[in-house]
Amino acid sequence: MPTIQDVAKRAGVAPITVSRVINNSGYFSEETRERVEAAIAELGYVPNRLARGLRIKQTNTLALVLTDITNPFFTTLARGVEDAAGEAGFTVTFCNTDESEAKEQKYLEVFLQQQVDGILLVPAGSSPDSVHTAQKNGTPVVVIDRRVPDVSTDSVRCDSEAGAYKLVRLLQDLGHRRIAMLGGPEGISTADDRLAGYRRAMAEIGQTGNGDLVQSGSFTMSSGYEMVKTAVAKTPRPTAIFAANNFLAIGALRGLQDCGLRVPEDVALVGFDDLPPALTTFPFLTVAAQPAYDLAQIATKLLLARLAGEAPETCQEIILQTELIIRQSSGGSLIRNGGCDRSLE
Amino acid sequence: MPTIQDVAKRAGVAPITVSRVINNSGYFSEETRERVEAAIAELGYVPNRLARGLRIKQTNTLALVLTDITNPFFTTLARGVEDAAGEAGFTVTFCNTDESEAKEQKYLEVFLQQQVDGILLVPAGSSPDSVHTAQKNGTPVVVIDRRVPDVSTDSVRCDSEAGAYKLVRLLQDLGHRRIAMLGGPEGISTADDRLAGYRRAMAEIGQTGNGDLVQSGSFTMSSGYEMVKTAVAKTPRPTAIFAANNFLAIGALRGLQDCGLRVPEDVALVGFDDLPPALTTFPFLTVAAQPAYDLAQIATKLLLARLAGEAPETCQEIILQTELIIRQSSGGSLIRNGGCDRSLE
DNA sequence: TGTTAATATGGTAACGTTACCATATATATT
DNA sequence: AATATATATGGTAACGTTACCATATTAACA
Repeated sequence: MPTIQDVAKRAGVAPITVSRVINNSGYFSEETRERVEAAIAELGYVPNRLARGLRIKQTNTLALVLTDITNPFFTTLARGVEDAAGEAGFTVTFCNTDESEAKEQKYLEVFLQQQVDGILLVPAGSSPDSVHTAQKNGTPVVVIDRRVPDVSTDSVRCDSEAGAYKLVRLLQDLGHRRIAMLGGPEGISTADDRLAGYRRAMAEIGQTGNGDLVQSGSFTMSSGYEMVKTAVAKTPRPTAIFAANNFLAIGALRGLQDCGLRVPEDVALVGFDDLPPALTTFPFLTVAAQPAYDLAQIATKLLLARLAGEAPETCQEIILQTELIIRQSSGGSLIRNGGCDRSLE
Repeated sequence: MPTIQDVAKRAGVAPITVSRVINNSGYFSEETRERVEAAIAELGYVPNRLARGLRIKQTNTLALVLTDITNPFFTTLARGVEDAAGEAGFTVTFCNTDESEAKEQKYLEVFLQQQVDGILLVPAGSSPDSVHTAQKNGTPVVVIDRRVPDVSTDSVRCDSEAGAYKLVRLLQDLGHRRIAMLGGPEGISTADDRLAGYRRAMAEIGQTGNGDLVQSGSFTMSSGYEMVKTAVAKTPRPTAIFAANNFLAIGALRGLQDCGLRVPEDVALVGFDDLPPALTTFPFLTVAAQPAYDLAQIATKLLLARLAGEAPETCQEIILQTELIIRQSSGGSLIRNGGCDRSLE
């Protein structure tokens, strides 16, 4: 492969002059530019970003660490990150941690070795280790979607507590009193916050000890399936179910079907995280929807601003609100757009 | 940040010895390993992969170029690629081309500059330029999902023609004769092949010139929405619709609902590409499903084998079959698992 | 006209690694 | 005892770029 030296020789200039033309920096004449560009084209020269990065200590690369890109919330997030990064001339490297802190640490180490300029992190657990590791390395981190305790870092997320509260209040307004909670993993802030929102709403109707109504599992369809079966086996049966994320909700839906229970006639069901309209044959689930794409764009732009030294000194903590989307699955008379949700994007 | 020199000094050895310990290559004593590892830990040393890559001409990085990661087919693909790559110690950088060959070229250039070891490419168009560019650079490419004419390259995809043929034959077996085709962009092999499969099936029932039944658009929900409206405005109205991908099918579903047409009672509908069970509240669409995850794993392993010099000299062309999944939307008496599709994965 | 500033270009070294060769000791083989 | 081999370690240069400083020419200004 030709190097900048080869181009320089061919164009009859010094390597540094070729560098100037490529990066459009410093001074060079129009004639020199043409000769250099001709040489580049003739040789099929491709600048080596490793060498460049080694020298200038910047790679124009961001790392995106998330738990599972197949979750449409994270898919949309990834798209938002890549769009914002690409626009700024940055490239995105990603990985799936599957909620494993060990995997997270391993990948993080690799990304630091690769000298990524910044990291967008959806933390797998509640340990601040990953953030500390990156910060010790001098690599800026923006934590997305989840809180991490005991670290000062930029972070962008939704208000899960308020979103959960709104959903449960909706169910209560529809007359439900026995509302079961299918929660996510303890220690994950989104799971904890949604549980807190549930508890706050339940406390308001005088149910403070709702122990037998609350379960926690993992953010998976099978977990939702299992938990919902346990939930509806209780006597008296809950009249409504709150699933703490999209996968849990779909698992719950399957579980209820298997038990011969109709939604919402026999049991009402609400979930967290919407499915993108492009994926839903029938919009049906009442949910608290998080603006995943916006969240990603905001987080990425914050990170890029940080890299450019344009962000405020202090850590930014940006919290977006969820949108309550009422469809059929919650039942009752509050149905607004269930089944008629035909937005094309 | 400490370098290998600093570690060497601290451990009282030469840099090259530290390198040996880190990479577990060559000879070194147990005692040396301990001293080096201690020094690494004390200094918080992080090896610089840019320098390493520059020297050994390998980055353990793959590029994944696809059109839109929000399409669940590509989401699953991305997951499969990352799983296979991660297992082999490779990292994945990705981008969305949005079916633009210009974007594709631009990203490809950047990835080559970054010295990625290999490229997994879902080509945005029918131009072989991207593949040629990479090959001229000496970077192996595996083309996924789509054919590219006039290049010899590894490629892994599904048999779109056969899948489309199966779907249309199904509709015919259900008694349909006027079957409208909502196609993808001309020049994209999957779109062309699905159209070809449609035509082959239609020819078999004596309909060779099915001009007014065929439309082509883009692989988007809005395109499906528009095209289906045009399709059902024809007289006599088609009794069945074949949408060439998942987004088109969902757009078509919305369009039919807006026209007051019921699926499948008034119009039957079939699509290409399934939605993952974790995303579908109601499995409803009859589809030809592509094994996206397997496809990705096969493609990535082929690429890694190629990098390791373990792949056969000649270009590999691997073609998987689609699975016909019959649900409610196709109507008729052949319903096998519509609405009762409760697989948990 | 002399001085300053903008323009244009290049030489040398450095970024942090590892390949290659060299050296030295310890062990095994004939 | 002489030779070959395995083990252990290091010196030097190179990977391909750009920062820094230096130099030379031209244009602008007082």
